[in-house]
Amino acid sequence: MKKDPPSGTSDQELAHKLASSGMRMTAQREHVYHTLLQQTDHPTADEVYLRAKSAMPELSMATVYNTLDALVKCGLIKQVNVERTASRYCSNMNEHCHFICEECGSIQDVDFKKDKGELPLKLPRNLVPTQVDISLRGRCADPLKCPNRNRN
Amino acid sequence: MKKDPPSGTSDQELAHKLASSGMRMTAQREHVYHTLLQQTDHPTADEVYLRAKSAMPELSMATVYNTLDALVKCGLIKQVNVERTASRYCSNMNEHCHFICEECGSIQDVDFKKDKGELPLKLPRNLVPTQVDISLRGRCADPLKCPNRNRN
DNA sequence: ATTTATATTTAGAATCATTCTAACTATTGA
DNA sequence: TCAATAGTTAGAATGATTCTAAATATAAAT
Repeated sequence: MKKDPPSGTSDQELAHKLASSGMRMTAQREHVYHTLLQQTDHPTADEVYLRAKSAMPELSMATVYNTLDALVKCGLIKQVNVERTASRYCSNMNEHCHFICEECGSIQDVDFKKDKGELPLKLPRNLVPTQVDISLRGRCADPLKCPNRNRN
Repeated sequence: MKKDPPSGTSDQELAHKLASSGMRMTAQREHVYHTLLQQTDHPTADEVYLRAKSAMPELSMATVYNTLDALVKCGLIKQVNVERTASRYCSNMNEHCHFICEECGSIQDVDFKKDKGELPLKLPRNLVPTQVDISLRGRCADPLKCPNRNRN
């Protein structure tokens, strides 16, 4: 029996979004995307590679990088840079920001309020932002017991 | 005649802040710090190295990295990671956030409003942020004429 | 169906920013 | 003055990412 995609975008939509950026749907792209949907954490490219490879052993690291780029370009996932170490990837496309626990390293999604007010910034009118990234750093409830300790 | 430090923290204060983190004041640290104050852009470690080296030719890259770390630890400069490429450094210690022009790559400081309201976030009470990073991406007034084109 | 053009994948090499190492130098405090 | 510690240096090592060139797959056109 077929396992249905754990939410996110259907395979048809995936094909569509790829196509509208001039790219093809391939087994690798589908598989990498589903791997990302499987866990709502924020894996590095290397982690995506390891997870995806277990079900598709011939998969190469280069393809994972290419695919992640492709998915970012199609707006199917977001690239998150919380440190200057490895980039992380996020398949939650709702508007949200990230909370990084400085102690356990976990990264959690934090939603915006519905009645999202303006950001309290003195933004010169000649600067037109198209994207806003907010990240918070601090300590999560109990970093020692954090179930995602270093797994974020 | 002595050139006075272009603002920022005086040498005495610099020595103080270093000391209170258990570090010594050295010619290299003073010089790197002044190099950063010289231009209000957001140079990479390598750029800091090149600028600082011209007046202190024996300076090494390792020292630049060590010093930048030291200055960050003392709260004299901030490390800014807007991309996953090289980190950039910022000597503006007023609360502010960054606007990155996607076209010309320039990075500009954007101040917070004085009457800084709350951020519109649904933050669970068990997450206690100690630091908030906001970065905006978009297009600056005229990326083609941007005086800082690729110099940010 | 066959050919041709183009896109994708692959393994491995290359690159780039950063960190590490070990030897040397400077400073501080007994 | 000497010992202990902190800082500097050049260069090697690391780790993430990008590049390269060859092989494979797909789509489009005959």
